[in-house]
Amino acid sequence: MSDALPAGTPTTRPRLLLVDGHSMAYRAFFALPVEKFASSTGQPTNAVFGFTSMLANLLRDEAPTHVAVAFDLARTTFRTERYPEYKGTRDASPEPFKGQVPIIRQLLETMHVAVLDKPNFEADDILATLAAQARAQGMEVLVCTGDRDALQLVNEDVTVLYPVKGVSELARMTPAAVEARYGVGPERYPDLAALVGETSDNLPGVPGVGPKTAAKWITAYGGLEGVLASAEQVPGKAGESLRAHLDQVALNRELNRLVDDLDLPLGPADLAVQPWDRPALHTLLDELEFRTLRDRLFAMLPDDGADASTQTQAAPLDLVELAPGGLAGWLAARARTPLALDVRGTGAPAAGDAWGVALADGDGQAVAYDLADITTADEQALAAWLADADAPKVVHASKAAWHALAGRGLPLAGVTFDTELAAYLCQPDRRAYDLADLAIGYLHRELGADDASAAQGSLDLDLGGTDEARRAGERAAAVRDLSEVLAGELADRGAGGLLDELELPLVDVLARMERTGIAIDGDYLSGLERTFDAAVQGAAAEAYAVIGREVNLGSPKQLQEVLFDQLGMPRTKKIKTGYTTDAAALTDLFARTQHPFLEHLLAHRDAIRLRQTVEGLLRSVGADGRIHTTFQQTIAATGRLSSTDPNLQNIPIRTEAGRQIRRAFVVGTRHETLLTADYSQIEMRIMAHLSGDEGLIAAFRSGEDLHSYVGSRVFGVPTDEVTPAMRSKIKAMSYGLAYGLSSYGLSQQLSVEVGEASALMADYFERFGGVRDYLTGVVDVARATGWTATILGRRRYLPDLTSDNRQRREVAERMALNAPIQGSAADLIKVAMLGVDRELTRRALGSRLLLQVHDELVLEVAPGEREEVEALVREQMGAAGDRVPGGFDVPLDVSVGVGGSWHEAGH
DNA sequence: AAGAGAACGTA
DNA sequence: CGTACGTTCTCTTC
Repeated sequence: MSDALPAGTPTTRPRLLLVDGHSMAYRAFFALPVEKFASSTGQPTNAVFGFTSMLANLLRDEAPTHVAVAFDLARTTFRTERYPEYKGTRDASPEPFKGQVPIIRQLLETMHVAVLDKPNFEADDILATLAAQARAQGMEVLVCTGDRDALQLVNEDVTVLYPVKGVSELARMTPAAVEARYGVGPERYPDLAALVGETSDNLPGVPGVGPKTAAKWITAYGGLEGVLASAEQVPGKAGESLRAHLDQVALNRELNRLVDDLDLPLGPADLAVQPWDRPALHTLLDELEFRTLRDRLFAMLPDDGADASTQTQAAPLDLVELAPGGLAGWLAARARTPLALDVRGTGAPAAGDAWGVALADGDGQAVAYDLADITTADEQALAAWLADADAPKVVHASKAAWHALAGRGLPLAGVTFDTELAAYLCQPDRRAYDLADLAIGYLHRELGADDASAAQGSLDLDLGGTDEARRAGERAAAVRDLSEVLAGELADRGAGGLLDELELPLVDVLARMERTGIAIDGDYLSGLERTFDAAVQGAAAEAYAVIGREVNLGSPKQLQEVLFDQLGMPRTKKIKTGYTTDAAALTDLFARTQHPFLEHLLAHRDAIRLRQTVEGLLRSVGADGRIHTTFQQTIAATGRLSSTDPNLQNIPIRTEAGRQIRRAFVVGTRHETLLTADYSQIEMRIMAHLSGDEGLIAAFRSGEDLHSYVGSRVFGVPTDEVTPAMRSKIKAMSYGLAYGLSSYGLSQQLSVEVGEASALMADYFERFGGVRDYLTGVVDVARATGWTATILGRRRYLPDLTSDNRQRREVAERMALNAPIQGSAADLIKVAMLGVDRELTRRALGSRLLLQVHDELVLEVAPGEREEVEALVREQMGAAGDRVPGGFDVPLDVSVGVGGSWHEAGH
């Protein structure tokens, strides 16, 4: 982009800082007294502290524009393969050092510093590779490492920063400095090291030859090659010694040569210094109890008023202690104004409990109550306010609060803003939305280190003391203030409607679904467990018999030994830890070798998986005989829900044995039947709508079988002559397109030549050109705007679309293809859920929603309501498209099934 | 004890 | 070299 700069703009040369993480962390560990550095939990932190301190100094003093840290992965590398004794004298790392490296990596992650590692190679090889690439791109490079081998990298563009004392004093090793220190230039340094040896690497040198002699020889004979070639002529005792150790010297040189042409996921251009994830960094530094270092770090930032040292102060909180019975009056004085609500308790569905609440108004006043101590009058006032749908409330993670309060018999209604949901709509790719993190990120305000209610509201903090009451009040005040900032952020994104009309109303629906749960036939499920367990035992025994010994069949490592060493099978696809033993690979191996071990192994895998699923479900059955999952509303970046504790969105269905598990999900005793309703081909319908492709839209309007219709157009035959093989190819391709499938990927899936796959895709696009135009267009638009959008305007931000790194860019492109489709489907079913729930309530029916599985709803139907509920569900799911601005161009077909179990209700 | 990686279930 | 998830197990932690 530099050629796009206007003439005369001063350009500074990019400067890349590369750090050998292990080397510097290890130095730091020995430089600082471990007994002086430990958090209150006993976690030693001296290496973390020293490393971070060093990094902070480097960032401040060297002002790099790009930065990366490389780590060794394991002791074994290609060097130890070549020479097992390499680094063999190194002691095991001290106990207190272990565990500090992951913390350092975590810290680097929050600072958005790229971290690299590569199996079989050392960090220095990564640094060498990046240094070479950066130099070729005209960058200046600083390499910070305690490994002298890196001195070979030094040149006019590359300087090594070598620690001389602790980690705070670094020697600048320029070409001149290397020459001055060792008597040879950097390019000859590894020659010298090969002769002298390197104790720390367990590479013996030529006895009697030190750096002085080595430098003299190297200069005299023109490098190590010259020395070796002329070994016969080297005079004296030292010469004799050299001749006796030629092999070792050659080996030393081979081993100390750094690899500078590794394949790395990131190139220098990807390493630009990024703004820190301040909330996460604060959290981490809190955990580590690094107070002064935090100040040092944040003091380095440009003074934009947003860091810890210059945080904006909250208006002082006026925590009011009302007289007993005073709450009703306090609330009445604030009727119809939004109050923030903080609930302390546990938010597990059907097992929640609340023990403290705090309310904050917009003027800096707050009240807090311990629910164990509250007077009856105040509790009644609180209960009435909580349940009043017309009393507006602002909450963080309102579904967890809903469950916690429900556990106390306190219904919650009238939530008009949820800061967690709002933050999710603004930043859907975030992993977590802790209140404390959001307060720092959006308000530049630190809440107590004891953190806010997580999604599950698992904080057990009682309000017995004034400190706790004050903290609760401060959280409520933060929620209140956050809601205003986030409301503005939402408006900027055009997402206010998504919150008000979709996500927020859905909270109540989901909360009731979770609290209701789904009934389980426990006896049947226990029987299944025994069946699957027997299958596990049987398969294991047969597998052991075949190979003549017992191994852990669940250990990929041990399986690799058996398959590739003991049984000598052909290697499978390479993975980080060797060769894959996944089901696809094993099936392929079985097809080739017919080895019975593979058959038993695969059977064992299946059985153990089924047993595991069943056991997990059994553990989750509540006292009421029902399973209460939690639907996560802020996890999936596309807008889907996810399900945890347990996950009920991945209950098996594809195999017969798996389907047995669905028989365990049954209708509850007071209800008549389960009903499932799912959208057919929802994603393809969205593709048709979004692309506006006339052929595809016509396909859906025709009411014919989609894949046969498309197949007839692609293959140029009448619909009724589309063979099952043709149809399944079309089906695979159609769905693949929504994921960014390549012709290679398609060929793999269909087991056909790449040429055939790409011809198939070409024919498809020939007939359905609108789809092709849409797919290319959606990526282009996203690249230009920085985001994708669903039919209801839900955005996903994809900054990597403009990455220089091809792999990252292509990943982002596939996300851009898929996010509008998957996300629009999520929008539609959420609209449908609201419609279904609204109608069930309006008509005062006893039937209720239980589960959502992305394109499917599961309901429990009350006696006598089956027909009405089926019609209502069809109507509401079918009408979800009406909510789309401009209308939805394709009919939404719904198929419905009914039965006593989820299996029977399926179709 | 905690995290990473592998494997695998769903849409 | 196809997106989005959650769970469980093993192995490792220079």
